[in-house]
Amino acid sequence: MATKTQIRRQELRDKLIVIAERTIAQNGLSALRARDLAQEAGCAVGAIYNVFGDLTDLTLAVNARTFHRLGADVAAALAQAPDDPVEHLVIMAQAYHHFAAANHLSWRALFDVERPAGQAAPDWYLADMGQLFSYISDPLAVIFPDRAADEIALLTRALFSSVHGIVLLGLDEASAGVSTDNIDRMIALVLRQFTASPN
Amino acid sequence: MATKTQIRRQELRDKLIVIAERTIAQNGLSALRARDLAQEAGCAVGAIYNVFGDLTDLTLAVNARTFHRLGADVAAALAQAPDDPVEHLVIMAQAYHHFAAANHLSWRALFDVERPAGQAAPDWYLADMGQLFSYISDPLAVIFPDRAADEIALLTRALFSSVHGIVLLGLDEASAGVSTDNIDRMIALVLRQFTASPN
DNA sequence: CCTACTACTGAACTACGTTCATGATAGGTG
DNA sequence: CACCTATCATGAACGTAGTTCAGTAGTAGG
Repeated sequence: MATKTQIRRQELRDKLIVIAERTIAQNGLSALRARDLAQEAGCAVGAIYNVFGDLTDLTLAVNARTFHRLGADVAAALAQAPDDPVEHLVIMAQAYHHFAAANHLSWRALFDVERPAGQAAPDWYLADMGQLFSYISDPLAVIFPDRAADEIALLTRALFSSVHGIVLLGLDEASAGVSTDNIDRMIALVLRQFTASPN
Repeated sequence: MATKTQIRRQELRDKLIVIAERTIAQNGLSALRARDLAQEAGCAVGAIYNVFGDLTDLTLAVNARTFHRLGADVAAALAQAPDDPVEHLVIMAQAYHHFAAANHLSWRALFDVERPAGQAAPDWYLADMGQLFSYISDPLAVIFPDRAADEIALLTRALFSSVHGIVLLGLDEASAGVSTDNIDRMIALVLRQFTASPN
């Protein structure tokens, strides 16, 4: 019988996610504090732990939403793209970049969350990641029709990682950042050059 | 007049760096604790703060050494490489990968150290980074003789970032890691494909 | 040898995440 | 409707960090 208590818990859960989401987006993962969270949610610190195992669990819940938004943005960009596999790659990669730039701290939280050593990523992460990867492998299979499936998988991972690296270092102010335009340019450069000689 | 006190301070400084280096290498940046450090160095906790501003400063000192070792490894690999610009790129990138794999936690500490927002990286970082970049831009200038200097600079950054991304995600166990061989393969794939059609 | 100053010490302070004894509450039962 | 018990929420308290600072010990110059 699901009643009052469960409803209250669910509401608190949602409220905490919303607050945490805003906190991370505005001030970064390191600004997420149990006491602040409790105060803003109007509950006791202990209540957080009735609803989430710890703050990492809460962060993972926020990250799941961020990752879904990212996937949606990439899919939306893809939907408007011209029907050319190379263009698909470039547009997706730039959509990834634009999402990361526009949601910098939330995007960083995807990778900065503490994961106990040797523990696999949660299921939703692997599922969403697989979705993103298939967006990439589909055009690659068209561009490189003679390559075996496992080679395409390797290419997919390599290209995703490359774009991720370009965005990661490009958005990092500490290493004398790169302008948005130049990041887009680097992405296009790598992808176009990479796909220029399909053999 | 540099005497006893200064000598003792310098010795403590060195001792702390060595201990911190070993701690980070064995157990990661998060295992670096002021009290443990003091106990191992045989000094009071406060003494650490006579010699380093805070633990981040100490971490940066360790990182400087790690980065120098990285640079030395890459330079050594380069010295043995066949005289071909594409091979240079591949061998350097794989040397980068092998260093990161063999010194995983120390290498992670290079990026995980907390840097106050909006603050530039320290000088030694920019200098060593410039050195690494020139290792990359030299062969690129040979491979793409018709490109302007600023285009080469962009290519350099793009390729470094790509390789960094491949290594970063490849070594990340959480996302169902990639075998060492496959990381090397991805690196070679990207670099060879990228340099295949110089136009 | 003495004095003024500097450096070292470690207990104390602050800021966290997390827990747990206690009081409050919900929902079944007579 | 009143009672009772299992369950939940509370926030003070605990543990563990980094960092500071008043008191003490040691150093360098006279």
